[in-house]
Formats: sequence, C-alpha cells, structure tokens
Amino acid sequence: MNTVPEKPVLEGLEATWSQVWQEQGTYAFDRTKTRDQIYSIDTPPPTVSGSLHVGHVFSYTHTDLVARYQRMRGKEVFYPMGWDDNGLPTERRVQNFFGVRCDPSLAYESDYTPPTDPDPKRQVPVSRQNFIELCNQLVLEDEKIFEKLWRTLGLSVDWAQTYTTIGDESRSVSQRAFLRNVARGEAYQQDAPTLWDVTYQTAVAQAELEAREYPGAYHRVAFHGASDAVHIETTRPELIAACAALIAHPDDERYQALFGSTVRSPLFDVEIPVVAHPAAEMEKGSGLVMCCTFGDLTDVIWWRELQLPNRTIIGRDGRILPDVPEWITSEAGRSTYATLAGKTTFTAREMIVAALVESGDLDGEPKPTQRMANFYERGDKPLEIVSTRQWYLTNGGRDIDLRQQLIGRGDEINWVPGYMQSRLTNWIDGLNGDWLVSRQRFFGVAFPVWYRLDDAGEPDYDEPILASEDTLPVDPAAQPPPGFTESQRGKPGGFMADPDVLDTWATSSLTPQIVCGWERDPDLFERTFPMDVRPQAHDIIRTWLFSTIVRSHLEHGVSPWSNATISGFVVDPDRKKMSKSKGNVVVPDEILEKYGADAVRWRAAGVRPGTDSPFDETQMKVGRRLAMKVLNASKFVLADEEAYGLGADATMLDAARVTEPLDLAMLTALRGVVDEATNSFEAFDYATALEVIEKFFWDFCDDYLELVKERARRGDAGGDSAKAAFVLALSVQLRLLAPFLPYVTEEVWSWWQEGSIHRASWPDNTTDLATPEQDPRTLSVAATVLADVRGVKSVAKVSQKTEIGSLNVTATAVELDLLQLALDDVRAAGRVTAQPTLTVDESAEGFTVDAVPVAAE
RNA sequence: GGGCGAAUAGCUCAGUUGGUUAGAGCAUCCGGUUUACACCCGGGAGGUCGGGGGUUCGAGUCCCCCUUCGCCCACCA
Repeated sequence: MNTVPEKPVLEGLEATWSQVWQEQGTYAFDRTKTRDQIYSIDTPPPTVSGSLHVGHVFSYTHTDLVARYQRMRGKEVFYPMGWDDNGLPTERRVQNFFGVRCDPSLAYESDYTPPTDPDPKRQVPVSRQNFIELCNQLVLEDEKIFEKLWRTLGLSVDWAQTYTTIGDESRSVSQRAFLRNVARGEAYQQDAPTLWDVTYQTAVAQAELEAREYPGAYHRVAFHGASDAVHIETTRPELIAACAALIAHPDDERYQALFGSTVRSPLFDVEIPVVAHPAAEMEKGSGLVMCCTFGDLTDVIWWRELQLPNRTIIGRDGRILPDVPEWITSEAGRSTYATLAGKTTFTAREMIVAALVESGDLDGEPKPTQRMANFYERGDKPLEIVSTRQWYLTNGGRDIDLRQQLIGRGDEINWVPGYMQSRLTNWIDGLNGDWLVSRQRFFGVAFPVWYRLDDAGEPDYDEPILASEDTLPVDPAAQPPPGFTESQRGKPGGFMADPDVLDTWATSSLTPQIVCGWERDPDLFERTFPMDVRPQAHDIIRTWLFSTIVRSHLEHGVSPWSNATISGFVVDPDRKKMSKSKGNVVVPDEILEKYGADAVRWRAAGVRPGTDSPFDETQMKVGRRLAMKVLNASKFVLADEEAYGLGADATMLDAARVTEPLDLAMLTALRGVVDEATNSFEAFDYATALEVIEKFFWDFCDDYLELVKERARRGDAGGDSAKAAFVLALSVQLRLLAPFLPYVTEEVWSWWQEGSIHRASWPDNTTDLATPEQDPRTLSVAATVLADVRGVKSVAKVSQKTEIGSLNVTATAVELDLLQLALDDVRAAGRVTAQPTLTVDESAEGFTVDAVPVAAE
C-alpha cells in the first residue's frame, strides 16, 4: 500500500513540503500546554535591512535542529521569528534606496512619493513622519524575502508568531520597560560628556565602540611658563583652544617645580594650570599632557576628578563652534579662533599647525604614528566627546553590587560552549559606566517622555512628564502629554517631546518580553517565560545577550533563559570574516538552489557550537548524497517487488517478527545509536548526534542491507525477519534524521506512514526497538569478512559479482561462532559458492580471509 | 597589555575520565555499467598528533615553558 515514486528526486521537495507544513500548521504552537511541556526559544531577529548570508543560514539551522528534536521529544515548541527593522541600518538603507534624508523641521506630506530616480549623493529632505513611513514600507518588502528564505531552509518556526522590533507590540514593551526603569530609578538623565559620532550626529554607547587603527602625528608644542617653555606632545593640536590643564604624573621629577603653577597656551594665550595626576604616564611623549575638554576618555576622568572647567570647542557636527569662547581673552587669540570657527577638526588641525609653525611654538616636524581610536561600529570618523543630556540605564557599570548580580545571572545559564561565558563576565567587569540608551535618530522607539516649557520656552528636564502605561505605545512627537493639548506644543508654558529614540538594543534586549507577551498576554507569559534557550552568535554577547540579562534582572529578577547556545561564523576559505565590503559573502539562495535545503542543513549541522567554519562548497555535495541515499534506500525497502524493492510496509513494524541473529544484532546496534544521539542532543551537541546517526546509516546501507537483501526476498521466516528489521530500522533512522533532513525524511515518511514525521515521536528503545539483545559484533564480524571478500575481488580487479570458489576464514573460536550465525548471509552477499572452511586460531587478531575468485569467463 | 580558543592526513574535522597498530569525510590513486542508488559501488595510499621539557609501566590526551594562528576586550597625550 506504499506510494513510492519510480524515480525519487530531491528537486521540488522544499516547495512541496513547506507548503504542506504551512497548510497543515505542522509547527503551530499549541498554547494550551503548560510551562513544563513547552520549549521556548528566543530567536534572534535578523536585521532586515542587511542581507542574509550563509552564516545566518547555518546558525538558524542549529537552532532549528534543537527545536525539531525537542518537538519530537514531545515538547510543544514555542519558536517565534522576529525581524529587527528598528534603527540606523534601516534608516541608512531607506536613505540609499529612496534617495531621501530625514529633516525633522519639515512638515508631513500626506501623499508623498519618493524620487523616481534616487541619487544617494543628493538626498531629498523629508519630514520625520514621511521618513518613518518609508522605513515601514521598505521593511515589509525585506521581511517577505527573509521569510521565504527561512521557509525554504525548512525552519520549523510558527509563522503566526512573528514580531518586528519597530512594531506596536515591541514599542509598547520597550516603552513600558523604560517607564518601569524610570520609576525604580534605574533609568535617569544626565548632562555629561558622551561619545559622539559626528556623521550620524548621535551619542553612542560603550557596547557600540570599535577601536580601530587611525593615522595621526605627534606634534611637539610649546606652552609658555614664567621663564621657560614647556613642551607637550599631542595628536590633536586643534584642541589647544580647549585645553583646561597640563598634567603630569605626581612622581615625575621633571615637572615637580611646575605643579601648582600656570603656563600660557600658544596662539590663544590662555592661562593653564599644571597639575599632577597618577593617570598621566611618564613614558608617553614628554610626560606632560594637554587635557582638553574633550579629546579622549582620559580627559573626561581628569576633568571630573580635577574639577577642571568645561571648554568645549567642537560641536555636534564635528566642526569648531562658531562663537569665540569667553575664556580666550587676548586679541590675537580671539582672532586666531575666529579663523577656525566652523571648520572641521581636520581643517582646523592643518590651520593650527601652520599657525604654530609661524609662531615658532611647534618643535620639530610632526611625527607620523598609527594609533588606536574609538569609532562607532557603523561610522567612519573617530568619535568626538561632547557634553549632552542623555538617558542612561543602570547596568552595573557604576554599581559593584549590581555588577556582581549580573555576573551571577550568567552563572545560572548553561552556556554552550561553556567557555563563551567568560566573554560576558569579562565584559561586565570592564564596564566603565551605565548604559547610554538615548540616540539622536528618527527610526526607533521614542522615549515616552515630554518636558514642560517654562515661560521663556526653556524645557524643564528635571521633571519629565511620563506617559502612562495604558497609553502605550505613544509617539510624543505626535501626541500631547496628559493634561496638555497639541496646540501647546513648543509654546512657552506648553511642552516639548523628548526628541530622541531609544537605542535599538534597548528594545532588542526585551525580545523575551516581546515574544512571551509580557503584560499583554499574561497567560502566554506564564507558559513561556523564562525561556529555555537563547541562540545567538558570539559577536553580540556584550550587546544583545548582556542587555537582555540586564532587563530581565531589573524587571523580573530572573535570568531570561536557562540555556545560551552560541554559534560561530561561517568564514571565507581564508578564514576571514564575511562582509559585504570584502565581497566574500556567499549568498544563501544560490547554494540552496544548487544543493537543496537538506544538504545545506547537513553541512550546517557539522559545525559545532561556538566554532567558526570556513565555507567549503564541496562539502554540500556530501549532504546531498546523504539525502539521495535516504531516498534510494527507502525506496528499496518500501517499493513493490515489480519495482525491484522488497515490498515491506508499515504492517511489518513488529519487533516480534525479527528472529535472525544478524537482524537482531543490527537493531541492538541501532539502540546504541538512539542512546548516543539522544544524549548528544540533550547537550545541544547536534554535530555528534548527526555523526553517529549518519555513520550507522551508511553502514546499514553498505553492509547490513547488502548482507540481507537476498534473504529478504525469500518468502520464509528468514525473509520475514529481514523485512521486519528493515522497516523497524528505517522508521527509527528516518526519525533520527528528521531534524537534519526535514524534507527528504518527510517525503519518505509520506510513502508509508500517516501524518508528518516532524510530529512523530523521537525513537524510543523500549517501544520502537523492543527486540531481544544480540551481540552487535554479529553484524560487525559479518561486515568485516564481507569487506575482505570484496577486497580480494578489488585487488584481483574483477567485478564484485564474481563468484568466490574457495573461502577460508581464520579467527578465534568466539569470533567464528558469531560469524557462523550470519554465514549464509555473508555467502550470499559475497557470492561465495563454495562451502567455506573456518579455522580456529586463538592467537589470531581479527580475521584472516583467504578467498579465491572464480576466474572470469 | 588582559581574557578566551585553536594547532592531529593535502583540506575540513572526530578523538570521552591517560590504555594495544591515532579515526572519518572530502580530495587523490586503483578497480567495478552491481535489478535500491553512476546524484552509484568496492578497494588502496596518505599522519614522528606545532616545538621542548616533565609526571607515568604507558601521553594526541595530564602539568610547565615556548611558537604560530583566530576571536573578544583595553590601548587617542
């Protein structure tokens, strides 16, 4: 009654079965199950404005392997998918795609259409609301493409459970969590020096920094003391006007006399104190350093600890501020500054150097150097430090107790692989401040905050007006705060909206709350949170993983998941990280098209958690071959005899029908495989599970199947035993392979079984393989002797069909006894026509096979 | 500079708490049109386990030192 195709193929399985799964809701989540019956997964939302590459395909496959295993184990898998469409990557993509840029001062145009021939170089300004609409529009397109790819890959997510990080639910959760942080004093505003990207004109957080090599030059510059000149060395001479002090180490002999005195700056003639501070390094430069507000993070420390004045000269656009500062009083100084006003730091530097040369204050030539500078990870200019009002969230960076608690949350999580935990611990230990969560951007979750304007129209930041939770999500730029009307916006005595948006991580850090329905669906939340597993890549441990722990700790006092599985990258053959700019990205669509989803998944499953793997296309063929083998071996067992199959079917799934020792030995060995695969999966070691399953399957095909195929065609008890063993083994192996090869196993399952294999139960030795124990060596000795017989034919360069006219096997009595149990099958498979002789030799190590092929012709 | 990994066949990787002769796949070579499978099958060759010490009856495995590579963090005078 089986329906086996005459010539089974892999082509088209993805289209056929992904549609069936969708129609039948194969992976739909049943929310009537209780927490202990549910396995919940905190899937990473891919950035939709980017493109998916094979690295994504691999790591998402890793999660799907675990999801499918847990589902077959009887767990109801809560496996949502999110799209990260919030934030700067989307803004940038919209700018390039439509050729527009956001100008918040413009008014909304209701029937706006973007330029027909976008020119990224000449971006058309549009209002904030229009810009956001374009973002939403483009993101929808991208998400469709992503979903299609994931469906083709065979991810068993419940497509009814999707979210976007800019969607209403996410915005509500993000704003709600923020309001609670404010209420508990965990979120606060501060007007302080912050790292600032002049290109994007936004503050950035420590977690978004990237230190990069940057060319510069040391300039040895004279400051003027009472009698002599003293020299400092700087790579940023344009900041001389912002100098607040000269600093040397307290033990530095050279400057003891200067401490407590003042010098005058070159060009600007400002009086500058010389002070001691232990953070100054004697070996660097002249040992005397110019502290400017602000050139680097050390300057911020000095400014704070030495209580120096704030002498900011760089604006948010990275240009020298237009107004001549009041601390420059000399005529010459003021006019020098005036020439710099409005210039970029780069231009200003050249002008200052020229002026220093002219005044004789530059000692020698600038010495070129490569130094490390902090960059925003998406930016291409070094960060400046500017004083701005920003929102912060406590993360242990300024609180040793909280820090220890957060490290402790890491201890509660089972890390796969374990050594990845040190990345989190190291990061937390190295925090130097709280989490800066405000960004001066447009496409993001708005702060649910307004400020009163006083009679002069100045905002009162000390008492922000907070949205109430039942109004979320709110857009303060479009909605007035409670107790005000829209007409009061921007008016003295009225209000203004907080102009900023939350850091994207401030929303992404809440993915467990978003997907589990925190405060939206308490019943669902109860059944899914804390979650079972967070799968993610190692590069975002300091951001996504850490920030999620922070939010869960602050809001719920628990760790958000019990497991964190960390995947590595797929790197190019030279072990370089794939990136668009290097042009070494492998596009997944092509590879899926060429080899099929099962083959790609097979390859992904071979990569262990946490390890980077070089992309090697030749490996894909091996997975494809396995999938093909599953089709052919299954066809052989299940096809009718007219189609040269064995005609076995589901009615033969009966352990009691297996009687032959060789068949029982094979099934005994298979029980060991089930145990090993199960144990491996429990430890998230899908790679080892696949290895043992696959090894067994190939041996099953090459040895067992060959040994038994002739007997299986017989109508007697031996044939019956073989066929029962075949269907039992096939049923078990298909289910073992199902997480890895969901398409081909489903296809084969449909030939002879009801329902989806992916809702079938994971093999169980006591129910599926309840056959008597038989020494598995019965199979291995038979296979060994068969291999030797094949070897003889191979060396003789004759066909494997050639008959063996004489066979003698020498081995220990125990081994020969085992061989005897399967000797008829060995003879059939090896075409041994002569009666074999067995010679006992207790000193023998293994088998010695003397076989003589009958001469051809 | 701090931390974490890695180094085993030409390539990609396995090698459990130390235990005979170190494994697999790919590539390569030699054979085979075999009634499940040429998208195939069979067989062979290929490694002083990065280097040096040490512990041990015994080390790829444990300890110390060194070398090389990768990643994370720090490093703007």
